[in-house]
Amino acid sequence: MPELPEVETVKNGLLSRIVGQRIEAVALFRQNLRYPFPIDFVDRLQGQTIANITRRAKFLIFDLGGHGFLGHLGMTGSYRVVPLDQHVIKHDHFSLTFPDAQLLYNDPRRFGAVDLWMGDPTTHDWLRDLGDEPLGNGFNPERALARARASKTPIKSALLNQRFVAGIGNIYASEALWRARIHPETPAGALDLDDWNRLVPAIRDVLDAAIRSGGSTLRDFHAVDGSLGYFQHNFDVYERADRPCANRCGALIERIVQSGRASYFCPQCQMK
DNA sequence: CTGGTCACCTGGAAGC
DNA sequence: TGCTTCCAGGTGACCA
Repeated sequence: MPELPEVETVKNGLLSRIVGQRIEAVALFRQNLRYPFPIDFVDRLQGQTIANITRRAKFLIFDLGGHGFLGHLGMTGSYRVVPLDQHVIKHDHFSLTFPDAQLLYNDPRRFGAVDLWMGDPTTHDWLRDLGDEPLGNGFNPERALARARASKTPIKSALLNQRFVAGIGNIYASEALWRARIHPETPAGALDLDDWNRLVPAIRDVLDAAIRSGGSTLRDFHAVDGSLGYFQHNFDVYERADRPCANRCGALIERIVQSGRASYFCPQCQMK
């Protein structure tokens, strides 16, 4: 569900709502998400104050002052900050209680996960091998060209590989390739500098635009305050199979499956 | 190493 | 109405 723009939207909501708040209580409503909760999860959080919240790729990092926890939303994870008297609903799995509000984590499919960190979160197993942040300076055409060298993986799949570039998911991979006029089946290593000079800005632009729109709400994504994203109205190809390539060539968008995931592209403007 | 397939889990939509 | 099948913003184990 949530890709970089959605996680960024959640982070921004959490920043304004719970930073500086003291965690009075932690409650677990089951013993695992994708993995079991760390045994000392409750003890390590209780009584601590949220010092800061940052994002790395699709992970949220909660800083309690030199230690803390981090989480991934999987496909259907979401946080909401609600008044203390709000009742728990189906698929709420844990809560943090603050003096005048509570944070609830809801995740129907439970592909999400949380873990603890100490010292430097970037050395955590989940973060250590991540590739460049697509919106950061490290991600540029020259570096991408060098990193993709000789790879026969289709570029669409390469963009989903978090070790290559971290934070892009299935929606924005298709959208960025359409913007850059690159066919999703092109081997990553076959892209030349000209291609990367289009693709890198296309990725940055689509992610930036999506963040400004509060992310994309296809099914159940929402911000911490319950508000919905609206970037889905700006999709050029995603979930637009058999509809025209709008504002460009008018050919019909195609849907193919790559590595088990749907890809959308315009067969006319994205030639191999 | 590499790339592809499948499993993890629930629910909504579409098909019959 | 109800049953079945397919599909979904992600990731990682497993296999050729």
